[in-house]
This record gives sequence, C-alpha cells and structure tokens, in this order.
Amino acid sequence: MPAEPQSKYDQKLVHVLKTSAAVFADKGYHPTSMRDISRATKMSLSGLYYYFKSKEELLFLIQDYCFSTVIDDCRRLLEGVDDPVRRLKLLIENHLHYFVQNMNEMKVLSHEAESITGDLFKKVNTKKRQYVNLVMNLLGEIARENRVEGVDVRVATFSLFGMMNWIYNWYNPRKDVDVAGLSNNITRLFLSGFLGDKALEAERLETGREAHLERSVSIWQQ
Amino acid sequence: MPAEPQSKYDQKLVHVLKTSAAVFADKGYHPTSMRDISRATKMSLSGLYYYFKSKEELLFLIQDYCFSTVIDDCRRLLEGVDDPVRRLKLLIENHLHYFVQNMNEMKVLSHEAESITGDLFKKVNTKKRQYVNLVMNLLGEIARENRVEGVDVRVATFSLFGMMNWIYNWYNPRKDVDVAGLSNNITRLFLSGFLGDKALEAERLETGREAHLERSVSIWQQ
DNA sequence: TCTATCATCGAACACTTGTTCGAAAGTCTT
DNA sequence: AAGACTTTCGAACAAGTGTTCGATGATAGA
Repeated sequence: MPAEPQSKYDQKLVHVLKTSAAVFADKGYHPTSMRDISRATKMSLSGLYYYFKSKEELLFLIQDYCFSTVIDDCRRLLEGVDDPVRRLKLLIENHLHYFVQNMNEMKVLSHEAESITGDLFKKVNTKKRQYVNLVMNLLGEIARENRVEGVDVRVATFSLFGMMNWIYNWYNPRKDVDVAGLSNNITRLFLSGFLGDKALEAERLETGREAHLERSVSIWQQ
Repeated sequence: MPAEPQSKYDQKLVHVLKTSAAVFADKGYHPTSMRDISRATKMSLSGLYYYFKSKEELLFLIQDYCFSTVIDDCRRLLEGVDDPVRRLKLLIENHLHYFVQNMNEMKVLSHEAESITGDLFKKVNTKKRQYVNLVMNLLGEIARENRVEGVDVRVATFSLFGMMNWIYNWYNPRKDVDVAGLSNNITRLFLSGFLGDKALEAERLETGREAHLERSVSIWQQ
C-alpha cells in the first residue's frame, strides 16, 4: 500500500477497485457480471484482466486492501496507549469511522466474506482472526481488571462486531446521527453493557486518566 | 401455515424448503443452481417447479415461512405481558432461540435479504419493518420509563439486531454456550448497556415484578 | 376398470457467464 | 523515428444458467 509515489498503474487499479466495490455493494458479488464491471469502469471486458487475473481476485483485492487499511490505522492509533478501556474505545471509533467513510468496501468485506475461496479466503481470514483476537484479548483484559462476571468473552466480542458490522444494513449518513454520534452511542451501549454495574466506577477512573493524557499531550505540543 | 392437517403436498413442500435452505445457507443463494437443489432434494429439475414458479419464489417461501413463525411465536409469547423490559427480554429470548434452532433459514433470511426483488421483497420487508418497529417502540418506552438519556433509539434498535443477527457468522452450538447462555449474555449485555446506570434499579424493580408474576401464575396452576 | 386429477420427469431452449488470445494502440526512451 | 515496453480491446469459446413443455406414471373416486 504505497501512499506517496502512486504510479499511473496504481491509480487506475485503485479506481477500478473503488468502482467495483460500489457495484458489488449495490448488486452483490455473484449477481454482478464482469460486463457490469466493464460498464461501470468504462473499460473493455478483456482490458480488466490486465489488473487482476480473475473475478475472485478482484474481490480479494478489494477486501484485502480495505481490511489492511483498517488494521494499519488501528495499530497506529493504539500505539502507546496502554489502558485497555481506552484502547477499546479507540478501536471502536476507528472501526466505525472507517466503515462509514468506506461503506462500499466494508460492506463487501463483511457481506461477501464467504464469496471468496481457497488461498485468497485464507489470506483474508488470517487477518480477520488476528483482528478478532485483538478485540477478544482486550475484552479479556478489561473483564479481569474490572472483575466482570457472568459474561462470555467470546459472546461479547462477536456481539460488538455484530453491532459494528451490521450498520451497512441500516445506517444512512444523511438521515442518522453522524459518525461521532454513532461511535459514542455504540461505545457507550457496549461498554456499559459489558462492564455492568462497574461501568460508573471505570468511567470515573477513565476520564481521570484521559484528562491526564490530554494534559501531557498538550505539554508536548507546546 | 397450517399446523395440524398437513397434506402430503405440504409435507413435501416443507421438506423442499428445509433442504433448499440448508443449501442456500451453505453456498449462498446466487451461487446455488437449481440443479444443486434438484440434487439435494432428490427431485428432478423440472419437478421442483411444481412447488414454486421460480427460484426467487423458492427463496421467498423460505424467508416468509421462517419470518412469519418468528413473529407469530413472539406475538403469542408477549401476549398479556405489559412491562416493556420483560417484553423485550422475552422477545430477545424468542428471537435467539428460533435463530439457533433454525440457523439455516434464519441465515437465509438475514444474509439474503437483498437477493429478493419486486413484490416478493416488499412482502418480506413489510413484515420486517413491523418487527423492527415493535422493538424500536419497546426501546422508546423503556427509555422514557427509565429516563435514559444520550442514546439514539434507532442506533440502539439496530445495535440489538446486529448483536442477534450476526450470530450466523460465528455461533457454533457445539462449541459455544447453549441458547440459554447466549440469550442471557446478549440480554444482559444489551439491557444494562441501554439502561446504563439505571440498570441496577430497573433490575431490582423487574425481579420484584417477576416474582409477583410467578406467584400469581402458580396460583392459577394449583 | 375407467377417468380425472395430482405429481414427476427427460429433453431441450435461449441466454448469460468468466475467461482467453492475438492484435492493435499508446507511451516513453534512445 | 525506431524499438521496447505497457496498456487496451474485439471477438470468440466452452460451460452453466433458469425455465418450459409435452408426456409419463401414480392415485383415488366412480
């Protein structure tokens, strides 16, 4: 994923990926024909195969590129943050922010997870498992730290992913609350649900640390 | 949906629907060919068209039959229950119970929502909207009653559906907690998340009413 | 046993699918 | 302006698609 010196080839590839993602998101992967992609990208049918060697690899490129960005952004965002609750909040915020900003690609990643097979499936799935484990471990830490009881961490993990990934089924940026509001709502909904009656106490602790963090950051910025 | 006097025709239709749902759940609706259905049901290709007049109607029958059952069961279960929190708990329990018990059909209902078009789509979607509104109104009531603030009811509603409907992506009845545990976890997760710090108080009230309810029921049973 | 209705089937049709291949056009360096 | 690449394309192919139709076998009432 080179960001700076994008060659003509890379630029066009990205354009093809974005356009294809829009069509896949709209019609679904399987009902979309290569002729649909050809029409949408204004390229000839055979011309497309210069950029990938099969329809399935096109799907892979969309999913892999998109997911890699989510993970990279997340990693960068969490760097240096130690408090697990704060880490979780940032992760949720990043996930939802990217999801809303790249709804087409994220829908294709979420909804067409099983439309990809073989080695390509394995590649995407490996990353997906790592990401899931990151969240699951985070929740485990938080549960231990706050003595959360009676909640299955696996159930909690996938409940959170359910809340976040389901949004492509209903969220409308023009009618619903904005990303910040969405993020706040889901974070609050999940976190105080997961922490239960320990939520208040944790929140008090958290805001204390947060204030401390912001203060120390502003010192660095001066 | 006649339950008692199932004719030979009805029995076979249900068998075809169940078998098809399993194939659709496994391969996806679009990649599944009518020849796949023919093979799985051990009927001839043309013989299938005696029971429905297109592949899309087959999908519709699966979705409609399945969803109608969920709604009917739910309606029956909520009958006579007034407390909104208790109603919500029962609804969640019913939804998850039916989901786990009929994973194939429910996956087809959730995942292939956009694979159906035209009037058939409208029919399913009308029921879906009613079901969603039921939950949304319930959450509105609960929010009002408990003075919940700072939570968008629409976001909360679809977060709940996200938690519940996402399970076809991860839940394994043989490895994970059983339905009761799943239901408890998700109910607790969502409800104390939604109620926030009001959860404790509401829970105390609730168990009080519950005990009262059970006492009065046991009187009737004597 | 005859007959009307129900249930099933084989064979075929018209059409769309993803992919390939050789040639042409564009682009840039020398 | 020649040559070496990169990029694009039209035309075609083999395979698979959902659906139809006329004809069979099964079933049960007269």
